[in-house]
Amino acid sequence: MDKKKAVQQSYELVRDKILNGQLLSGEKITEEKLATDLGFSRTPIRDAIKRLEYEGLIINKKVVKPTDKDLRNIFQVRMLLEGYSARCAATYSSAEQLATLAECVEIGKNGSYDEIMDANERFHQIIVQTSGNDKLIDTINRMQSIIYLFRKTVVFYNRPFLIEEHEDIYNAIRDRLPERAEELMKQHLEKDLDFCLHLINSQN
Amino acid sequence: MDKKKAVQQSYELVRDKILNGQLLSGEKITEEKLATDLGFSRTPIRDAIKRLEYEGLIINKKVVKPTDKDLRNIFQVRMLLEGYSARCAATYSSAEQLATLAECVEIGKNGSYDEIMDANERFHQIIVQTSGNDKLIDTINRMQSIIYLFRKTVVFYNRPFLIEEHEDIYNAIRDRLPERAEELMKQHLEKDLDFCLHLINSQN
DNA sequence: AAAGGTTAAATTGTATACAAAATTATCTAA
DNA sequence: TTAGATAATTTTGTATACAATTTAACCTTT
Repeated sequence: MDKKKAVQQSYELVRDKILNGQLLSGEKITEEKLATDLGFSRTPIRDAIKRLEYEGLIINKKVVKPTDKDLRNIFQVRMLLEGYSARCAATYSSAEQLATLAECVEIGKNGSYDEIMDANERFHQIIVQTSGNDKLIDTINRMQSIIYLFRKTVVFYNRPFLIEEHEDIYNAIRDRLPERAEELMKQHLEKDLDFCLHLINSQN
Repeated sequence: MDKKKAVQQSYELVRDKILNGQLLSGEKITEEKLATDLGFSRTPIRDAIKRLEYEGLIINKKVVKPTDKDLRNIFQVRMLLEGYSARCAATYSSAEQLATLAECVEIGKNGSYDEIMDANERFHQIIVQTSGNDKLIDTINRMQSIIYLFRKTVVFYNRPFLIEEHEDIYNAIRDRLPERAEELMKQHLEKDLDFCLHLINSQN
């Protein structure tokens, strides 16, 4: 296997620094500093920053600090796209996809912190995949980094009923109830949003 | 006013070359060639290409050639996001926004080719704006270039009922009928899609 | 002639130097 | 002191050189 190129490495390193809090919200990024930090030249760093700007993690040279409004906006888009995806899942999903969803729900009940984090992400990922719509998948993926920031809090603070909701969604999909699957997914995301907003606002 | 930077110029030049057919679907792009063509160095050209890749106009160094499936996918996302936007418009839109929408419909009836093109684009643009959701607006804008490619054919071949549909949507918004506005917008986009697909497939 | 391998050419990736622009600090006049 | 101008510094934008990689061309060998 060939080793990753500098752009890719830079991208991943900077992204991770942001996601795990080594680079704080509002902190200003300079190409030169990152370059010497990571041991690359400015060229690949610039590309990486462009990509992060595109994903919304960096906004004019500053690490993003999402406002309540941003959060609501992101979740609104998710509700529309993932709601539709859930409907698709209830209509199209294969036996294999169903099995994997069931597995994610199961891990959610008994897994370790990291396993749960992972399973929850996969649960949503699989449902989005069943839409079979690359543009839709792409749009969600681009919001993924920011979403990740919040999924972490939701799991860490152990939001009540999260797994139960996943299970309900899974059941609707398995039972081929498109309308219900969509509705449940939307409600589920709405609750995630409320939980995040509540947490954020009680911390400051 | 300060003159645009090389990246911005390159971006616009290359994009326009693609949109007006100077660069054909499937044609392969090389940085060096574009650089000497446009009289810049490779550096800004690379950035411009990256941006066009993000927008989906270039896919691994080739000018994109959207398939039927791509077209369906884009329109599906638009139906979800613009449908929701129409609902918002029917709920929130200001008197000024309503007036501008009415104006777009009017131009659609009597304007010149270029005016109609412009008015149709603005019609959709305004409705999307009323959502007040930056993420949503952003997502649509990123698909704008590809959408443009098709809007051109729709107007050029003078799709029947296009203006009437805009008017119906406008009326629903003005009369504050969110459900209806959403439904009409979705139907409208569905018809645009069918028209595009029909044209494309009858040409090849 | 076809499969495979080797060399050559084209293209992209990265580093670096310098120019342009933006930012910050410093100074001066009111 | 402070508003505004000017200089110093930092940071970004662009060009260019060279390295790495990919792609194309050209031989062999069967």
